[in-house]
Amino acid sequence: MESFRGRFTNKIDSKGRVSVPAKFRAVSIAQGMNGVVCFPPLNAGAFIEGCGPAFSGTIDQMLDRLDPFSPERDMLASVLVGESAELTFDADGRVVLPETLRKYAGIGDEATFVGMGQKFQIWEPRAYEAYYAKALEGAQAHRELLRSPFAAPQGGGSR
Amino acid sequence: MESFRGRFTNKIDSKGRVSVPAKFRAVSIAQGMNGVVCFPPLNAGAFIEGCGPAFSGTIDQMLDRLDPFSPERDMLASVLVGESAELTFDADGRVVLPETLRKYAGIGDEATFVGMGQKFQIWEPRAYEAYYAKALEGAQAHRELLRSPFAAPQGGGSR
DNA sequence: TGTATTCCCATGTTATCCCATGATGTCCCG
DNA sequence: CGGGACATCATGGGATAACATGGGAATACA
Repeated sequence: MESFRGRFTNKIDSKGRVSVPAKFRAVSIAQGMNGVVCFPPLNAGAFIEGCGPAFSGTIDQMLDRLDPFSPERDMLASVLVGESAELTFDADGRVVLPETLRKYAGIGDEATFVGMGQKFQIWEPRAYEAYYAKALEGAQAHRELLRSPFAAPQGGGSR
Repeated sequence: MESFRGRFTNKIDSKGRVSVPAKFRAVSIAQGMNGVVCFPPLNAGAFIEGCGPAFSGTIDQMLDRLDPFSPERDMLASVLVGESAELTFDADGRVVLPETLRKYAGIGDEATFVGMGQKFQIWEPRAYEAYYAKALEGAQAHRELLRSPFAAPQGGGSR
């Protein structure tokens, strides 16, 4: 298993703990980390982004390409690093979502994990339901963005 | 843990001591230093910059690339070296922020540590809150600075 | 000798670890 | 094909350790 796939809704207990879906855990562990990294989204939206060490490293790499004292790097780092958290699995595969992220996403006592490949998202269940309806429409509308990697140089898809 | 990550607000006691977040301590110690380096920011803004020995070395390296007697190098060194301080952890992981830096950042009896990767920042809590609101907008606006390392040469990210 | 800094210890809070339980899904064997 | 044993997984609670924080004593400095 190499990428985060599927949708799972788990409960958050009184201590703020939530089980990371076993299949998601397996991905992060396979990448060499006994936990996940969570951070706020860059596009407007009330949810949490999460990933394993692979994508987390990609983010660091992208930030490191910017000048260390540039205002743009500082702003991006404030969001992607300053508001992020490295969450370690306990013996039962649970993590504690930081208060700030939970509040931002409007998450109460349930969290919906949605696999997105190299990363995943964590939503308040009803909020995700609402979002998904729009996402489905949007996905269909933008299906032409998925160009075949095997397409001839000029004429992209069919139509 | 290899980089400064997350946001933590700690109190400053009557003696000027403040706990460096345990996770930040771990980073600096892992880099081989029982303390942190602090210095004024180059960006406009009322805060303190801090780092471990790794990034401190990077700064020296960047300065060494400039002509040793150029006025530009002197000016940069005045800020980054002259006004910097090496703060050692006490037995409980606390440091004393220099008066000059604290005043410059308008820090009273609370300090917010913000992880930024190889460096971190120290803010007056409310000042950071105000800054973060702008940083979030700025980060979203400059999202395109984070190009996927796998993007096709021409059409980079989304739009 | 007075002031400021560092060292050491005490305390409450928070987070982490450890074990128990129930439900679900999977596998094996009849 | 059906049933039962087993493993995996999510969830809950209690015990333990880590951490931030405050105060006092000892030490360095001017």
